[in-house]
Amino acid sequence: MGRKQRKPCWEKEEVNRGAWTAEEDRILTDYVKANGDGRWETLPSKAGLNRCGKSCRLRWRNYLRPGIKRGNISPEEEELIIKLHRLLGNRWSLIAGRLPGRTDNEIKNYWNSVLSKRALKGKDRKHDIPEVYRPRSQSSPVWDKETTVPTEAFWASILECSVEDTKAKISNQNDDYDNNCFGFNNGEPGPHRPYYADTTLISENIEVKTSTLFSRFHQGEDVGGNAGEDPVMKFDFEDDVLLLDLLNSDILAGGNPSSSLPPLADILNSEICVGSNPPLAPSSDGLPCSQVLVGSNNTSSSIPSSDVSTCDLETLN
DNA sequence: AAAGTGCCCAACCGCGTATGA
DNA sequence: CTCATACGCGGTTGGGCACTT
Repeated sequence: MGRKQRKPCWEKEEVNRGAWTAEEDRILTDYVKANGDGRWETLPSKAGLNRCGKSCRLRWRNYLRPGIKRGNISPEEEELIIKLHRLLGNRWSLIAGRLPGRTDNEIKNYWNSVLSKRALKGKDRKHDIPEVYRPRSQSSPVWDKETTVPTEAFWASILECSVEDTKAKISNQNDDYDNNCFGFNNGEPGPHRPYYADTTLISENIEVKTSTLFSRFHQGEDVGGNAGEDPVMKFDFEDDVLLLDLLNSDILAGGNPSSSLPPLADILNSEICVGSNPPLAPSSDGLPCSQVLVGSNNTSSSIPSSDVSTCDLETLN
C-alpha cells in the first residue's frame, strides 16, 4: 500500500531554478521584511515567487539576510575557522555561528576551495597533524610536544580537568567519586577515590591528568566508572579563557580517535548537555550553569536523559 | 584570439530531525 | 505511536570567471 508521497519541489518543472534575478531578490526581501522569515514552503506562493521554499530559504539565509558579511575572509577569520574546524570537523553551521556575518555555505566553500588544500599538505610527522591545523604563531600556548605524548595517546589519557580562577588545577584530591568523577581505588580497600597520575599542561590554563589512569582504566581494574568506557573531560567554566585555550590547544576534533562524534562540538553549541557518570544532579533552578561534562559518543549516551540538564553557554561567544 | 584548464561560489539535492496533527 | 510536513545541515554540482597555453 504505497503512501502518497509529495513530489519534491525541485522536481516540479514549473519552478524557476538557477541563479536568482534582482527582481526575485527584491520580491523575497520585501516579503520577508513585511512578514518575517519561516514558513518557507508556503512563502513562494504568498510572495508571488516561482521558486521552491527551500530555494527561498537558502537565498535569504546565505545572501539577502541583513548582516551578511561579504568579501574576503580576513586572516583573523581564517585562523578562527581553522581552529574551529580542528575542534568541530565539518560542522559548518556551528563554525559559522562563531563568525558573525558569515554563512555556513561560505565557510564550507572557503574550506573546500582554500583551506582543505593546506590540510592536504605535509603532515607533522610526529603527531600526524595536517599543516593547516598547526599553530602558526608562538603566541598560542600548546602542550610541550617534545616531552609529552602525541595526540592519540594524549586523547586516550585525558580524564578530567578543571579550571579555577582561570588557572588550571587538577581536581581536588578528596574522594569525589561519589560526586562525579571517574576515580577508582587503585587496588586498595575502602571507598573509590581518584587516582592521580602525572599531569600534563596543555595550555596556560588547562592541566590534565594523564597516562597511568587511563591505562589502568582500560585494563579492567577497579574503576570508578565502567571499565572500558571512553574517557571524559570535565571542565568548569569560569570565563572564556577555557574556550580560548581549547581553540589554541592541540586538541583535535573527534575526541577519542575511534569516536564518530566530536565531543568538543558541544562546547561550542549554545546549548550543551551537562551530566556525568555517575550523574550529577541536574540544575534545579534552571539557571545557566558553569560546568559541563563532555565525553565521546558512548559516554554521552550512557547519561540518562533524566539526569541531563542543559545550560546556555552563549556567554562564551 | 581562441581553446583549454582550474577555481570559486551560489545553488541544488538528499537525508536526518523536529514538530504537530 | 504513526505519519506528514517543514526545516536545517552538509555533500555535491555546475555556471561563470580568470588565467594559461
